[in-house]
Amino acid sequence: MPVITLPDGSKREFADAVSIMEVAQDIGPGLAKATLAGRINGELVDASAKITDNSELSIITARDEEGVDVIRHSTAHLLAMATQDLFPGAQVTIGPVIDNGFYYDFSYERAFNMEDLEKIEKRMGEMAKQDITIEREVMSRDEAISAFKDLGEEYKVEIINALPGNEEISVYRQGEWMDLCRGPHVPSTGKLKAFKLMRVAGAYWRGDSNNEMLTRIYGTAWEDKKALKGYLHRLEEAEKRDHRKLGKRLDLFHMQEEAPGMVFWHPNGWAIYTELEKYMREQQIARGYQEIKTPLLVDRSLWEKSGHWDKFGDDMFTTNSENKEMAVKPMNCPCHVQVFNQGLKSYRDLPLRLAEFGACHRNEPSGALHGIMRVRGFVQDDAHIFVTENQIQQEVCDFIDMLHDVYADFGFSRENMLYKLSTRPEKRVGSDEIWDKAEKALAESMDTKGLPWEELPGEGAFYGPKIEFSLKDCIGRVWQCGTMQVDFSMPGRLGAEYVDENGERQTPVMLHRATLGSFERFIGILIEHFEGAMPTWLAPKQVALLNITDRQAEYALELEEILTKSGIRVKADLRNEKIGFKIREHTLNKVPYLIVIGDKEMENRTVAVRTRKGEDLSTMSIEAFIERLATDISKRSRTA
RNA sequence: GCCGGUAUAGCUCAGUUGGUAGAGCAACUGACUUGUAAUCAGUGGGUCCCGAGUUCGACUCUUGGUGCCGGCACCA
Repeated sequence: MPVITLPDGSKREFADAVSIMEVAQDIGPGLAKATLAGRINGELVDASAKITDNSELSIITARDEEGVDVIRHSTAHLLAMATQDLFPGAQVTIGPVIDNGFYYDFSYERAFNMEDLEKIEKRMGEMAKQDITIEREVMSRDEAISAFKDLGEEYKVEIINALPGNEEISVYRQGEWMDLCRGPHVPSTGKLKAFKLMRVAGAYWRGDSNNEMLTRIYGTAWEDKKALKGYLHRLEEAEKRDHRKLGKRLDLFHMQEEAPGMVFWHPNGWAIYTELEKYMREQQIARGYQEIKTPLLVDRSLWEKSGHWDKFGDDMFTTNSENKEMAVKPMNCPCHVQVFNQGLKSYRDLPLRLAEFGACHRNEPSGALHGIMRVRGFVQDDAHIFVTENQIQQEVCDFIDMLHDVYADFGFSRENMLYKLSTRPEKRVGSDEIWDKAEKALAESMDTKGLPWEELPGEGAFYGPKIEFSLKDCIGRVWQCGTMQVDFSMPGRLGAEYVDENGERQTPVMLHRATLGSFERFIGILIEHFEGAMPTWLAPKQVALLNITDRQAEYALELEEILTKSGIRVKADLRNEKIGFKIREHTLNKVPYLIVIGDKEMENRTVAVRTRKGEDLSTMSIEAFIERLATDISKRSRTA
């Protein structure tokens, strides 16, 4: 006689064990129709699951986020069923739910292409219409292994063998087809009404590039057609923010075949870059950093000493000069240690903060390149802080504060950011005590700031743990920007020392840190974040002066000179075009302020101000406009 | 690097079942002197990514590269 408590607190009593679907039917036929799955005492299960004892039940429909996930997971099964129907011999591997959809990896004699996808999607539609019942069945390990062996599903057999011994093994059947799966799934394929196969891609079995490459089919699935359409629309909108498109349209930069992964900055893009650099320089000086500059090309021997040659030699660009093998620096740290090593340092010099806008080159795999986000030549806003072990935590805290202040100036709040702590890998240098201390320093620093961080166990560098600060691009891809890394190894390898309070020589700990990460990536993120409409202080052109007729040309040029002398990036547009044409063009170019100059303004020595958002700020004196701009610029983007 | 896709005018793209290409915008020239998101007319512009092959003939077919795009792997 189970008593079932629903989320609203109401109770229902049944004479015998009932399924979730039966409870839903008892409540009403509308709910029964919408039921996809349920949660019994917190556990997510199929709608067919039986309730035998007094339980708390929540019925899951497409209105619940997890309901949509169930739809996505079932759609992945539908994809696998349709694919195996059309391509006999294709083996299934794994097919999980991801953001906005799902994927399924197949092993087949050839890779699938877009034409195949169309056929598969069509077949999926037909199978959904047939409203095939989906049933769960629990099997013993041996039964499952023999069942999948019979089907020729070698990968599934491998998966089953890898499952922990105590795990219940369930399969889901729809018609003749079945798949190993924990579930839950929708009651029948008719519940899958809004899906689309998006793309094919190669993916390695078990994510290991030594393994066979499988064909991965990505799809999206939603509770209804409207939601699907909405998603596709959002994707289209997001693509308009793509920094590669905007970079071209706003004439910020270009890349070309002769220099893959390297940026040619145009005047507009370089204006953003230099402004950003100026800003970071101010921020660092205000926080006790000293700026330095070190060579791009360094002899092989230094990279051997630092350990980079062994570990990353293949990814370094090299060149020869008079029998010397040189490498273009892939990072700045060894050079910074050289600066530290000049002259004997005292504990009184620590913490010593050396910063460099350091140009680095890494021969990244061709497939990794992506616009200006992942490049082969880039400039880090790098710094190395030489500290004693006891100074680590304070420096980490100070850095986190700086990073948040800086990011806030671009309008990024903690909600926009992802925090990760990578901890000790198996192969590492340094004692466990010092790793404990460093990991604790990093973790406690983030806890002190109340940051929601995630641990990546074993992902740290061999020389120490690190924090990664990441931002997302317009379609949700995550890019690491800032970083804080503790290094116990390199100072010792490169002979860095200081004299402590007792006159003894000690090896300092080195903190590697970057705030923006690289200018290239950060500008890419900024372009997408602002959809090209950079805040006034960063805008390549801040003001456009638009005369209405040739009569005001002289006044426009005079204004251009006055504003330029005030440090404003301004350009007069004296072309013989209608004012509407000029306004349209400069608005599309995202110039923050457009000044219209007609006879009236010229006579009164005023300016008529319009913003790129289309706001009319009406007419004001030249001084009033300059003051307004100064205010806007000084606010940076916190209020933009 | 791996899998799939893709490369045509400055940009966005169409096109040729193999007979060397076209639109819109941009550029240039001229007219118009204009009041808050596109004035009109005319002109010029292409090694159809690169190399090799098949063919009477290749932008198109085959093949080998390269870049780019989407993933995977990588990301000191």
